[in-house]
Amino acid sequence: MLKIGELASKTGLTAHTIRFYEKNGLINASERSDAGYRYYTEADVRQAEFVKTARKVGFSVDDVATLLSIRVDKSNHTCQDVTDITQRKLIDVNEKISELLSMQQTLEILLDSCGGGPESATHCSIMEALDASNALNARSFVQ
Amino acid sequence: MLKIGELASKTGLTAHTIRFYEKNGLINASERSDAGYRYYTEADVRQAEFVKTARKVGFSVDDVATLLSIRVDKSNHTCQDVTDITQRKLIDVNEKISELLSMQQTLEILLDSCGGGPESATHCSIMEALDASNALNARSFVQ
DNA sequence: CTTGACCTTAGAGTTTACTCTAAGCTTATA
DNA sequence: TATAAGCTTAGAGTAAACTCTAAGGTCAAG
Repeated sequence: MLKIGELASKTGLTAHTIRFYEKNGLINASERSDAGYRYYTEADVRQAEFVKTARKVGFSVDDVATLLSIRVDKSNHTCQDVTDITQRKLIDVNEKISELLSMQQTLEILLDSCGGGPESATHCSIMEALDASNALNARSFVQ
Repeated sequence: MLKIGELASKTGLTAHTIRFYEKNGLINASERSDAGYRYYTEADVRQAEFVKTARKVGFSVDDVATLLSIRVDKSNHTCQDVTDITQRKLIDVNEKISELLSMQQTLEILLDSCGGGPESATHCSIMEALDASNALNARSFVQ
């Protein structure tokens, strides 16, 4: 049985985060000492690791709660329940990626257009491009 | 001279957002009517468009404030001042992209591993993969 | 028995960028 | 002149995921 600090260092979460996850229904201590200390079993550790992995993959705290509810009652859930959540997350991630790629492209074009030297910004091509909003919206600039 | 609603429809911002930007020093009305109505000049419109463009490129509200302070006093700033901000933002964006790409890859692998049919989740390979955190951290799974 | 490290709680604070509300004034139109 | 659309303000709310604080209790080691 581990105390919260031990679970923390074992999982790479902080004690604060573990308590936060508890409030959100993600991780519960199987036992409490008389003094109220949380004590975690090996199963709790595995659950905490599940949570950490799922978060790392991009699932929101709410998603993880849903995944956990499937996890504790697998026989009453289908693979589709799981893939639905995963697919939604993938769509989400893909949207964010394409937004960021478009930003990336624009930023790179801006940087290419300006030497970035010590000369006055009076004719800075980045400032000019940001000013001429049409330029940044044009096909030649942003796909 | 435009009222806030007119500036809003002209720029695609909302009146709420314009007032919010004002609070944050991004957009100021050149005039106020006796009743307190904001009135915007053509120069204000151009500034609002600058703000919108810069936000779309990914600059934070704070970044935009800095860019605007350069914009109104270009001769006392250098191109490097501008490229510094832009470079920092690009690094930022690139970091987010690689995080998201890693999530994307993992999510795709997870989806490939599971048919997502109506069968019980008892042996769902996604759940199994999330449970075996080592699997998701392995070189074969995540870059 | 005394440290010092660790634990407890409820609740507030952080960050970013809005978004909305309430209560009331203004203005253009019919 | 009446009505509707639009404007004003200060300040609260939203979202997500933590992160921290205060004030105090617990426990192992020396």
